[in-house]
Amino acid sequence: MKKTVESAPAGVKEIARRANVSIGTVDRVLNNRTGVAAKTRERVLEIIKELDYQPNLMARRLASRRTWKFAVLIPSTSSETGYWNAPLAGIRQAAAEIRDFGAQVEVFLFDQNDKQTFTANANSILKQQFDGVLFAPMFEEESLKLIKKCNTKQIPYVFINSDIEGQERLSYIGPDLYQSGHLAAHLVNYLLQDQQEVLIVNISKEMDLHHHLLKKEEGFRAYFRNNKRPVKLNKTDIRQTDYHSVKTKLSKLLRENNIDVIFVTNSRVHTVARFLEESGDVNIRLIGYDFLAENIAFLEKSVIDFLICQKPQEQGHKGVMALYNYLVQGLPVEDAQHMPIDIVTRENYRNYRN
Amino acid sequence: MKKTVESAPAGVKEIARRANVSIGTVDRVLNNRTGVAAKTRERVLEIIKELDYQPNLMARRLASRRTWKFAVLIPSTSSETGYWNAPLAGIRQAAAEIRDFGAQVEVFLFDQNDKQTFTANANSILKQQFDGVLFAPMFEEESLKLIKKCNTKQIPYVFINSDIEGQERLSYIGPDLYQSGHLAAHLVNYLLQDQQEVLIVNISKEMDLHHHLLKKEEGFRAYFRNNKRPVKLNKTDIRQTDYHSVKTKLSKLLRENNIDVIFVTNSRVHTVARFLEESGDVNIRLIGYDFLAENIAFLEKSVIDFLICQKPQEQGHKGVMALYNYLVQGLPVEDAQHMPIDIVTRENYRNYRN
DNA sequence: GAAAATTTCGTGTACGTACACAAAAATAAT
DNA sequence: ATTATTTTTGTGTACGTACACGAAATTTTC
Repeated sequence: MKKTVESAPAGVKEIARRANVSIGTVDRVLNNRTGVAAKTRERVLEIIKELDYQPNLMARRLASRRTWKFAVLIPSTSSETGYWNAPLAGIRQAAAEIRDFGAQVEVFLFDQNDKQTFTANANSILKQQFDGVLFAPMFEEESLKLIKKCNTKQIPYVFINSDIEGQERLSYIGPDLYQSGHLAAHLVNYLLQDQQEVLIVNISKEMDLHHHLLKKEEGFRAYFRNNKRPVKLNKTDIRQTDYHSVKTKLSKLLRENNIDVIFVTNSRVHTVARFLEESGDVNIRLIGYDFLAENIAFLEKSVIDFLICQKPQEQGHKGVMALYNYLVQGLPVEDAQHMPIDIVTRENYRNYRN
Repeated sequence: MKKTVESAPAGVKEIARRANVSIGTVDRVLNNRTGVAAKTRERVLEIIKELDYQPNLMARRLASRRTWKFAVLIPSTSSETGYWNAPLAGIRQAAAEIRDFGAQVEVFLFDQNDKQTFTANANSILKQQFDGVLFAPMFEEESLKLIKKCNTKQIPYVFINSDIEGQERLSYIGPDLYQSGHLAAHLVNYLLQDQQEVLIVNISKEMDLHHHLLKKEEGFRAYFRNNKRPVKLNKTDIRQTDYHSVKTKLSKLLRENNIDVIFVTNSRVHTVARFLEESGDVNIRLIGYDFLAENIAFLEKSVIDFLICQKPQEQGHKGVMALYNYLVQGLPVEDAQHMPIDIVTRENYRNYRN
C-alpha cells in the first residue's frame, strides 16, 4: 500500500494538455478572467481539482509585475513604555519576509499622548495609494474617521492591539483582555490563602487607555464573583505614573489595609515591584503584564511572581501577514485572532519568545 | 534628506551592461564558476558590490532544477498516546511551505515499542539519497549507528524531542526537560502550604523513555533542594499503564500517605485525573504534561490544575526548517533550540496553540 | 446566407536566473 | 606564420506563469 511516487507537480501545461485547450485558456480559468465558454471552464476546473493543482508562487510572482503597499499606523515608543517596540519588530520581520513577493510596508508612528498626530498620519496615509492598512485604533473618534474613509476607498484595514466593535475590519489581532484578567485572577486565587486581600492597581495617565485596563479588571473581578470562597478586592487608580507618586499612594494604602496580593493591570508593574523591594514587603505576591526588561529584572529576583504576556511581536507579524494573505495570496483571513495568554515566571522566561 | 526612490532592483542584465560583458559572464562570477579572466572578474565583482546586488530568489529557484529530499524519522502515533501527532502536523506544515522551493519531505514512522522498526527505517533512509535527516534519537544505541553512517555519508541530521550529547548534529530542537521540571516545582511551591506533601508519579512502560522522565524529575527535585521551606517528596513508578493498575497503586498510596499535590511527569496525567475524579479526592492539586484532548477535558473540570506544554507542533516545524535553512538557504542554524515552556490552565487553554 | 459583431481560444513574449553550447579571443605548438 | 589547443566570452533556451494580441469559432444582424 504505497502511494505512487509524486512526480514534478503538474502545472498549467499539463492541465492544458489534459483538457485539450491551450495554456492561455487554463490561465483564464485559474484567474477567473472572462472569455471562456462555460462548458470549457467546467472541464478545466474539473481537471484542476483532480490534479490538486497548486500554482507555483515563484513563477507567479516573477511573471506578475504587480506590487502592493501597506501602511502601518501604531504608537511610537514613548519614553514611558517600550511596549510598542515589540509589535514593530514583528512588523519589520514580516515586511522582510514578504518583500520578495512584491509587498512593501511603510510605517507611520503617532504619539499616544497626542491625538492630533494620529489624525495627521492617517490623512497622510489616505493621500497616498495604499492597498491595505494596519493600525491601532486607540482613539475611538479619530479611528472612526479613518475607518470611514477606508471604507469608501475600498481599502481593507486590520486592527492591532485593540478592537472597535461593529466595524468591517478585515481582522483584529490582539490580546484577549477580559480573558487575561480572568487568568490573572485564577493565578491570584492559587496564591491566596483564606481571608487574605487583593489590591488591583491601575497606573495610567491617559483616560483613553483606561478602557484597555478596565476590560482586564472586569475579567479579573468576574472570576472572583463565581469563586467559591469570598475574596476582598481593593482597588486604586494612580494617574501620576512617576515613581514618587506611585510610592506615596501605595505606602498609604498598604499601611491602612492588609494586602497580600497585588494585581497591576499593565506593564507598569515594575514600578510597584521597585516599591515593594525598597519597602521590604517581600511577602506580598505581585502579578502584572508584559515581557519588558524592567519587569523581567524583578521576575528574576522573585519580586514579581507572574507576568502575563500576549506575544506583542507576533501581533505585529500577524497583522502584516493578514493583509498579505488576503490581498496578495487571496487567502481567507480569520475575523479575530486572539493571542495566546502566556504565563511567564522566573523559571521559564529564558525560553520565552515575545 | 530623502533616499532616492528605489527603482526596480538591478539584476544581472544591469550588471552586464555596466561591466561591458554578457550576462553569461556575470553569472559565472556570481556563482563563482571557472572560466573568467581575473581582470574581468574583478571588474564585475566591483559593480556587483557597488549596486549591492541581491539575487532574485524567485527567478533563481525557478531556473534551478535542483531539488532536495529530507527524511524524517519519528515514532508513529501509538494507541497509547497521541503525542506525536503534533510534531507530525508541524512537519507536514513545514513541508508544504518549502515545497515550492524545491524541498521535499518524506516521513518514516517507527514503533516506540520496537527498536527493530527504528533500525529498519533508518537503513531504508540510508539506502536512498537524502540531503538531510530529521529524527528522534530515542534509542541511543540504534541512533548512534545511524549517526555514524550519516557522518561518513556527509548527510546533516537534526535531532528532535531528545538529544544525544557530543554528536555533530546540525541542531537539536526540543523541550528543555530539566527546566520544565523546575517550572513544575515552582508552580507546586505556590500550591503548597506548609507541612504539605508532594507525590511524583512516573507512568511509563518503556525503560528507554524513562530517561526523559528522569530529567524532568531531576529538575523538579533540584528546585526543592534550594527551597527555603522543607517539602516532603514522595515518589512512585507505575509500569502498568492501564487505568486499573494506576488506580490500584494510587489508592494504596493515598491511603497510606497524606498527599496534597501530585506531579505527573508525562502526558498520562489524565489517568491520574480520572482516578482522582472517581475517588472524589477533589482537594488534591494535580499538575502534568501536554496539550492532549484527554488532559484538556480534566483541565476544564479543574481536576488538573496546570499542564506544561512545549509546543510539539512547532518542534516539528522547526526541525524541518532547520534543514531547509541550512541546506537550501545556506543560512546559519542554531546549535540547540529549546522550546518555550508554556503553562496551560483552565483560563488560557482556549487560546493556546500547540 | 453573407457580413459584422462578439465570444472564445491559441500564440508569443516577458519576468530574472541557470546552464549548455557555440563563438571569439588568447595562448601554445609546430 | 599557421594550426592546434586552451581560455574566455556571448547567445539561446528553459523554468512556470501573466498578459497582450491576434486568429478562429460562434453568434448576431441585415
